[in-house]
Amino acid sequence: MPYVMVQIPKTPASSAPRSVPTSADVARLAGVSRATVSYVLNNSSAVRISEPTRRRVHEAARELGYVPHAAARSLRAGHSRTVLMPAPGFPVGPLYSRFIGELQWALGRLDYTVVQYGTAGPQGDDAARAWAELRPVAVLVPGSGLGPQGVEILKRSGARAVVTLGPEPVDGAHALLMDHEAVGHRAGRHLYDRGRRRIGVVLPAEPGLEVFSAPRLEGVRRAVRGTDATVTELHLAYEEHSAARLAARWRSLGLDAVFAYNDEYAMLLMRALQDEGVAVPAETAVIGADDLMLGRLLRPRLSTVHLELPSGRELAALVDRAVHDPGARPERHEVLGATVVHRESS
Amino acid sequence: MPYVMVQIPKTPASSAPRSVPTSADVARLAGVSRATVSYVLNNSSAVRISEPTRRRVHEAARELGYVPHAAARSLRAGHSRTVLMPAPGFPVGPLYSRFIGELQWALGRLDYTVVQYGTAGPQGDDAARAWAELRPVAVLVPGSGLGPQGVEILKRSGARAVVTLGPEPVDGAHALLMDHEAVGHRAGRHLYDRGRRRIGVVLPAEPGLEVFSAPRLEGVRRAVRGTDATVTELHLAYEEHSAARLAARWRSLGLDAVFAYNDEYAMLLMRALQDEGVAVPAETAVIGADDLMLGRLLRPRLSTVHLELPSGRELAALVDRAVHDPGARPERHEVLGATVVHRESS
DNA sequence: TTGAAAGCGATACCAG
DNA sequence: CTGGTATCGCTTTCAA
Repeated sequence: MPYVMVQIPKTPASSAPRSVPTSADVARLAGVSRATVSYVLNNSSAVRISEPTRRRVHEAARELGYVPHAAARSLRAGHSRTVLMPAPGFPVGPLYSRFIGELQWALGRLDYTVVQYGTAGPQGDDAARAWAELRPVAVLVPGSGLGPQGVEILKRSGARAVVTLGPEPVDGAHALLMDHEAVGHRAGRHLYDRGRRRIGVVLPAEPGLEVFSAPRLEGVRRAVRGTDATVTELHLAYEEHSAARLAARWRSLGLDAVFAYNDEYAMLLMRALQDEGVAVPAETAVIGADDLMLGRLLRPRLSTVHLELPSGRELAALVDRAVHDPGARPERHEVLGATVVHRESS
Repeated sequence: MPYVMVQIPKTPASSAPRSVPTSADVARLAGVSRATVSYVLNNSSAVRISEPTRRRVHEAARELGYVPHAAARSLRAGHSRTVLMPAPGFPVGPLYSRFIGELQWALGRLDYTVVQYGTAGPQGDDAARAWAELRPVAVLVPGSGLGPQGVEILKRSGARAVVTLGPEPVDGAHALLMDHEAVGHRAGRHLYDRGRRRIGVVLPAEPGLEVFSAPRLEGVRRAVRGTDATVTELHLAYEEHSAARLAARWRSLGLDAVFAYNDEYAMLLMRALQDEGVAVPAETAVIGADDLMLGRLLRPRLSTVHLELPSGRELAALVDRAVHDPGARPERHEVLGATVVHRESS
């Protein structure tokens, strides 16, 4: 005896938070199959659908507020076009901000979706595993938080390109080398050339900045190696108190120059020195880095090391190339142009 | 005649990118079923697995470098713990940077994954649709790019909480109201109270900042409405040239005070005025906003409007509450504390 | 031109 | 305690 199967809806058809519409719902409403819905909504060129059908499908999709499910899509497709980068864990300057923005835009043009993954708990390889769960097609890692292990994890999880953006290359990954050591070297050299011999180097007390400050210090050291000049580490927190304390013992340090990590710390320190009656540059030369606007506005105008970051377009192109040819040898690019801008403070 | 089917690997088994290991691979290697793998790796308490089996599974997972596939997982589960926020499209200041960082950390503590979605192409409702594809459990939207339509799209796609962070509430979404109008009002009021009557208001020429600058201007207007004071719009790009040009015609403007949008524009303008010989505050009072460090370092010290952003923890708690009770009435919170810090420039 | 059906990878029932 | 198996939403052959 034949039974009539009656479809019992799982959720009350009335109102309330109805469940999320799927392509099956669209198909039902349009009176076509799910396949057809897919063809229509993806503008599939492999198959031709009649105009009336197309309209009915679009209509139905709009009516239901249908939005495709990215997870299902990429699960089926076997890949996504997501480029993942960890979100920076500390306040970043305008330089880096602009760089990220450009990059997102450029990758967007190439039809990638950029996602910054919130850096909360995991560190090192655990972080890499967390990123790998999203199966990004490419991963872009600033700083030096990723080791060869992490790269391996990402690649085994299907990442076709891993690009690091930091002081030194990581095995297996493309590297955009930002040679902060060179920044220090330029600054140190500049001060030495201007006749300074007792050089202080500011190291921010704030955590997370060692990645940059340590190589910058080392660069200054190298610049004066084998000369009679000395290098003194100065720890400075980004607060007026800290700067005032440092300035108070300035004369006892006997320094005639200081590389202040960046323009912001330079501004802080310079102000404290001036308040203490230390003449800049006569008594102590000051140089910063990053070439921020504020350096030009200070009096005396702040000498600085101008940094040239890679353009977003270039990086996007590198990523795209790497994605297309995952087997290629890792590229290695020196991307941090560092040049001294000599103004009045040194 | 019987044929022997030979499994031909799609990729050379030698080295090179072998395909991504799945839980089935782990199961095979450990000699158990996929179900068991799932139980073990998720520490499922609903079922007890023998210790030797657990070890074999873990061992196999480690050996293969297995990383679960987030898309498959959330597809099956029917939900994710992703909190999505659009990445800011323009360089953001340290205030906002720190806020984002805190928020990520706080949401991480609550076991959410925060993802900043790269703002490239789509605008308005299209952007909302793009976000909805990821089926985030919550969406956090700064600025005013989201309308009621967008909120509806997100909710229909399963977002249990939509929170806007901007000047005014949006129907259907929780709102963290940042009343930039009040910032302008405080500044305007302060200048008026100090006896100033011809007040200039700087509007950044840079695009994307109107969201903040327009209400700030309006706030100044309201502060002096019904008095004899006047308000003059001043357009200023963040470059020395632009500031110099403005300063050159300063005296012809006949202003005795200026609210400079924020501390950075204030610094730029103040320097230009001083170079032009305009005495601050005697001839023209200057006030900024954001209470950045640099204001304290300028001479005269810069008066400013101190902004108090919501703490990351509070916002995270709001999100969590909203996720647990999606039906609740949208909350509305005033979160931008604005107080004048009077220093020397006004 | 359209539809039926096979999976993508992981999970959670229900049997054994 | 462990193993089949149906299922999530979508794409894509293959047949009709």
